[in-house]
Amino acid sequence: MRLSRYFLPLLKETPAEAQIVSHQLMLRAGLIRQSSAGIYSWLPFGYRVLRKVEQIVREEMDRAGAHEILMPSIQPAELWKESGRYDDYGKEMLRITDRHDRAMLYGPTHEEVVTDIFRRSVRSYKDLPLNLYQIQWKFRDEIRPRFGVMRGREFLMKDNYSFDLDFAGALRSYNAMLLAYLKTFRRMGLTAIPMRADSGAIGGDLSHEFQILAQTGESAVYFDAAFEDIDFLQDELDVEQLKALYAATDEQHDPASCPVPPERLRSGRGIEVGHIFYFGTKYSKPLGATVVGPDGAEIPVEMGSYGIGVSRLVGALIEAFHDEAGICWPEPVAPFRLGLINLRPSDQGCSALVAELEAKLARAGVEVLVDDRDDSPGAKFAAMDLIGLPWQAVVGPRGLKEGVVELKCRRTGAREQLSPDALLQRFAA
RNA sequence: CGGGGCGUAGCGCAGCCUGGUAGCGCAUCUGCUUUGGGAGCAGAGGGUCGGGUGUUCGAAUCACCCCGCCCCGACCA
Repeated sequence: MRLSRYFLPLLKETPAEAQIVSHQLMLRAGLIRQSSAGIYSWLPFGYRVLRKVEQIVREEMDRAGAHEILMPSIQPAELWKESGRYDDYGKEMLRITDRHDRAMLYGPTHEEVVTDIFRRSVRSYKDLPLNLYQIQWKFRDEIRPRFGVMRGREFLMKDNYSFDLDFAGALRSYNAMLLAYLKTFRRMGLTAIPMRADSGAIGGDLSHEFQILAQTGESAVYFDAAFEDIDFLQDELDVEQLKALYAATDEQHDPASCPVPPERLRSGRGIEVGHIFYFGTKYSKPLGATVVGPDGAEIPVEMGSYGIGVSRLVGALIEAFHDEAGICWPEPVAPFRLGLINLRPSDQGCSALVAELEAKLARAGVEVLVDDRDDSPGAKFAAMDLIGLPWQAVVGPRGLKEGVVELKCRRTGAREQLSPDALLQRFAA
C-alpha cells in the first residue's frame, strides 16, 4: 500500500477531547474518528487492527470448539421481559420503538437471544456441550462514555455462551474458556491476569475478569509472580492451579491478609479486557431452555457466558505498547508489518529500489506500507514512528550509494544497515 | 444524574471582562528553493464565531433558553 494513495489522516497536534494516551494516539495516527459521545468510526488503519484482533479471538474460539454465529443487534423487548431483565437493566439499555409501536432494544448483551435460539433447536442432552459465539457490535448507553474506544457506548465484543447438562460440564466449559482467553491475549503480546470477580448484573457465582498489564491501566492490580513464569502458549496448563493463584484488584486486595509472600507479590496497573461467568440456569429456567436427559427428564441447561472487548482491546494494546513518539504495535496485530520510507521520491534510484522492494515483499505476502509522499525526511520519520509499524526500512540517497537500506525496529529503536537482498530475506522468509 | 469546564477555519488557540462586523500557529492549495528526524520564502483559499430568542443604532462579545463535547463523582466489557 502506498501512503500517497491511502486514507491515513494524521494529526500533528493532540485533539483537546482526548485524555488518555491511547485515545490521543488513535486520533492522531488516523485509526478512528468520533461520531458522537462514545461512538466512533474506524478508519482503514484502525479497522485493520480491529480485524486482526478479531481474527486472533476468532481462531482461539474456534480452536476451543466454539461455533461462530451472528445474532441481531436489535432485539425484541419480549425476550427480556421473559428473562426478567427488561425492567432491571435500567437506562444503560437503549430502547427503541418501531413503526408498529413494538418495543425493541439495541442489544447490550445476548443471553436472551442465544437462549432463545437454543431452546427452539436443541432437545437432547446428546447435543451437549454446545458453545456458540459471535463478534458483534453492542450498545450500552453509559452515563459517561470516556477514554475513546476504551469506554465507548458502542463497542465490538466477542461474546460466547456455553450450554451443558450439569455443573461438572459447565465447569469444564468455563475452564476451557479461561485457558482460551489466556492464550488469546498472549498471542497479542499481552500479559493477562485472571482475577476472581463479582459477577455483577449478569448474575452467577463463578466469574473471572481478565486484566492486562499496562502502566496507564485504570486500576491497580496485585498478583502472584507465578503468572509471569507461565508460558500460556506452550505449557500444559492446570486450570485449577491457575485459578488458585492469587490475583486481586486494589478494591479486593488486603495487604494484611494477602497469602502471597512479599517477594512473590507483583503489582501493576490493569485494564479489563475480558470477563467470564458461570450462571447456571439463570436464563435457561425462565426461558425454558431444557434438554431431555439420559433418564428422560426435562432439565434446564447449565450456562455460562464469556466476553472479550474487541474494540476496547485496540485501545488497551496502545496503552500497553507506546512511547513518546507514538504507537509500537506488536507484530500479530500491527496494521502493516513493515513501513518502507522512500526518503527522496524525486530520486530515480530511490524510487526504483523502493518499487522493487515493494513488489517483492508484496509477492511474498508481507504487509508493507510505503511512504512515497513528497515530504521532508523528518516529517516521514515522525509519521512512521507515530503510526508504530513494528519495522521501518529507509531507502535514501545516502544509503543507496553504499548499496544499503536502513532497518529500524520500532520497539527497541535498534537500527542496522543491510543490503536490499538481506532485507528481503529477513521479511520474505 | 449531581458538580465543574468548554464550543471562534480541518487541528491547537487568542479575541469576550470593557459591544463597532474576526485573528494567530499548524494543516490545505499554487510557485520556487530545499531534502537522513515534524524545511524556507512568496502568494492563495477556507468562518451562518454551536443554535435560538432578547437587549442595542450595532452582538463572537451582554441576558435568557436549548444543543453538543470534555472533566470529577456514582456506574461499567
